[in-house]
Amino acid sequence: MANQLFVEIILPLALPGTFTYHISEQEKSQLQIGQRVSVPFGSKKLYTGIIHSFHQNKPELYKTKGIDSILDDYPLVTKFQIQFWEWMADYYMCTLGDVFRNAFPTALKWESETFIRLNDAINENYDELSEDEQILINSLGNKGLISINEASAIVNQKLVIKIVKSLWEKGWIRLDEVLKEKYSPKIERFVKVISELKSDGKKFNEAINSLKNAAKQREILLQLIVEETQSSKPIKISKFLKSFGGTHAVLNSMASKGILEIYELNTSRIGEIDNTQYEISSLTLEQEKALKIIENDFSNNKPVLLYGITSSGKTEVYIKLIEQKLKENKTVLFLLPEISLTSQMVLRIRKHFGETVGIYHSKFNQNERVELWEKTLKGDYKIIIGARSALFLPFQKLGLIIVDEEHESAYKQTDSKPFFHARDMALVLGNLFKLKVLLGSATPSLESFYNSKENKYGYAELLNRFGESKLPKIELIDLRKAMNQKEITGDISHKLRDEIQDVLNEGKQVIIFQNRRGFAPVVECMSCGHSPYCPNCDVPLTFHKFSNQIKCHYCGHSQAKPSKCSNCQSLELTTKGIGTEQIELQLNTIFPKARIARMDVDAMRRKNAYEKTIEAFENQEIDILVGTQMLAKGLDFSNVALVGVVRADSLLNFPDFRAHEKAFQLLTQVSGRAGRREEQGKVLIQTYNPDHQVLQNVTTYDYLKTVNEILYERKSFLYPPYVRLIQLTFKHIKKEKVDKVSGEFVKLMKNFLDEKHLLGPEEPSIGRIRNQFIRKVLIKIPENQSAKHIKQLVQKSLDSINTVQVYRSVRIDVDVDPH
DNA sequence: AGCACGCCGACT
DNA sequence: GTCGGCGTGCTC
Repeated sequence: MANQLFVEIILPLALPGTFTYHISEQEKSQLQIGQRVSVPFGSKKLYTGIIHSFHQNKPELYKTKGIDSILDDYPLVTKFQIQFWEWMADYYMCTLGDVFRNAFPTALKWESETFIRLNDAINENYDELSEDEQILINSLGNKGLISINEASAIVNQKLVIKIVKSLWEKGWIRLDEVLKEKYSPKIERFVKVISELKSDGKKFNEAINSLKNAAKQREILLQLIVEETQSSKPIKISKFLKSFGGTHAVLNSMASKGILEIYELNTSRIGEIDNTQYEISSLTLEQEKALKIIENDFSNNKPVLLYGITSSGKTEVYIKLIEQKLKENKTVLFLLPEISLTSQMVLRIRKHFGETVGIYHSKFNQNERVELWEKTLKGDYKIIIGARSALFLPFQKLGLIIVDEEHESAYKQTDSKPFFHARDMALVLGNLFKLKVLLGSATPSLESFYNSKENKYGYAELLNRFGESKLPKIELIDLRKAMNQKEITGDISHKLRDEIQDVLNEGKQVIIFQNRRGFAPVVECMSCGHSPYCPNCDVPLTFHKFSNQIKCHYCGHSQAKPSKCSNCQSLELTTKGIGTEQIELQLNTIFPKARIARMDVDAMRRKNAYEKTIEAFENQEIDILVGTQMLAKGLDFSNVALVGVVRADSLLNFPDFRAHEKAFQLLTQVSGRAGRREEQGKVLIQTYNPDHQVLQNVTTYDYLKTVNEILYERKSFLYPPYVRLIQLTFKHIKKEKVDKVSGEFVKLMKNFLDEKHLLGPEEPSIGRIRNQFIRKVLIKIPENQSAKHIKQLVQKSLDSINTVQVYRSVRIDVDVDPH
């Protein structure tokens, strides 16, 4: 008898390794590595897995099961991807299943608990369905929503997945989106002249004649024709009416006469409609030089860091490099932090390269993700622009990865495993598959800067601003002095106030940055000093004046603002500290005539609020925009003459070894929002520490000095890039347990590490979140030891802790290279 | 990670 | 008496 055949399958589970299933000769002939199968696992559950490998070694410790069905007749995952996943699981100390779960689109990972429903608009032919398919469709019609598990009770159990898949592909059913769509595409109304009017002179004359008693309509028609010939951009109704005058009623009446057409568009697709090409101007000498350096280092297989200050023309260099790769018939991945995906840069690249560009957002729904996955697999795109998750697409012939804004912490995944850093993984892909990698930033991360200094990466720079534009002037305002001299009202110094007034008088706009939302961080009793705390977390609740609530920013708990102190019943409650809401209010009092808006997560919760606010600000319907981090990034406003930072100190005093680096980056970025065109903008930073070195360096734009100072600190105190870190987080509802287990872990690790390299267990500044007590342990991998070895020791210690029953319920997260 | 099983407390 | 809390063990 022939040897039995087995496959190793990757399942989306937090369990180590792959899982062994037996297959028949016939199944074997239909299977390839990377192919999708559904398999039974555990009591009754079906999972979607990926074929990892084939072998003939019968496992001795357990009985194998057979596979349920083969979902596709070709692999959806490439061998390169599997290799990459394994590398990641190993590096980030998680399971292959954790990586798979994150790297593969949810809509392609069907499980017993996946819910299906009828598609709303069905125009397919019911009679062409198989009997089983019809049965399933009928019961879906009755029940509306059922799980695949339930479906297996209705139709032939062995075939469920096949039937569901077939119906899905034919468009009869859709998978229920478990994650509710947060994003609804922004629809806008546009207008265009009926095309015959423009091509047919006779028709045109008829139309003009028919409007002889309607002067305004005639005017509008002519103006629209002018605008349409000037640019092929769709004409936004709101914008047109605003600049030209007229009302919706006029347009509607013209539309009903058959002169105009009013239509709607999803604005995220405008770039696709607009087929005017973005042509890059020829490179400046500096750009040429940078390009040469990059090419040279690429040919030596080195990644390159491109340091280019704001408006220095990084985009042009990127485009040149992309063009070169396309000529070699290679594809390109362009990574951006999520927030920048709507930026000018994306639009330009999209315009320059047209249809061959695919864009990958976290806002895309599951169907769109599947589409992008499949198109990438087929090689339909030459360029993919995306956020960190785009790293996982099944690329064909990838030749270059560009990581723009490489210093952004948004590249680090922090919400679910694997806790990877997309910039680092881009470099890993580069290394594994011999790709070129370019990192770009106006404020490179210390790691990247250090690596280029150490010659691990190449280094190119763009230090001149494009055209005439000047860097904004940055000044510090000493808050202590302002306080002493009574030159401050609330939190706005008179200097800042006066400058805002000047800018408003000139009809320019202002951005005010305050890195804390809400009205005031703390409500405090004036007689006993007590503050209300979150019942689930160890943080004081933040007061939100607008809703008159106190909220927890960690777990979302909210309650009405108490009228008296819960401790001493005193009615005298006060608020301390400042948030965006309060700044907004203060500005309203100082500038009663100014139009002021606020941009933070609270104000942006409403649908499309973000887009609306941005647009209103762009259209200069807002004079002063107050906000948090949110408005520091990726936005270009041409009319902003002044940026104010209410209090820089909170940025500097963060309990985090990256605080100074981040403060410099953030303030530099915020400053970049001021005066991006011909006029020089101004930035005013209020602070209690005007002598702080980081703030001083911000005013002089001295990136290199800052970096060298911070590198010195990092070296002295043993932090990256001089050592690598592993952070362990222990969580449990019982304090004694986290203490016990984290203490036990440290005890074990003390056998291998001295106290300089093993910190904790420590209670973090917020010691409890969502009712879970938290302890942290930080491991600094000694320079003379391999990271791999230390990770093995960590794993060994964790395994040994896991052998003790009562310890197992403590949740332990391992974060390699924490941020 | 799920999920089942099994053991204890607090409810109709 | 049962519902449901979570500790424990197992999954190819």
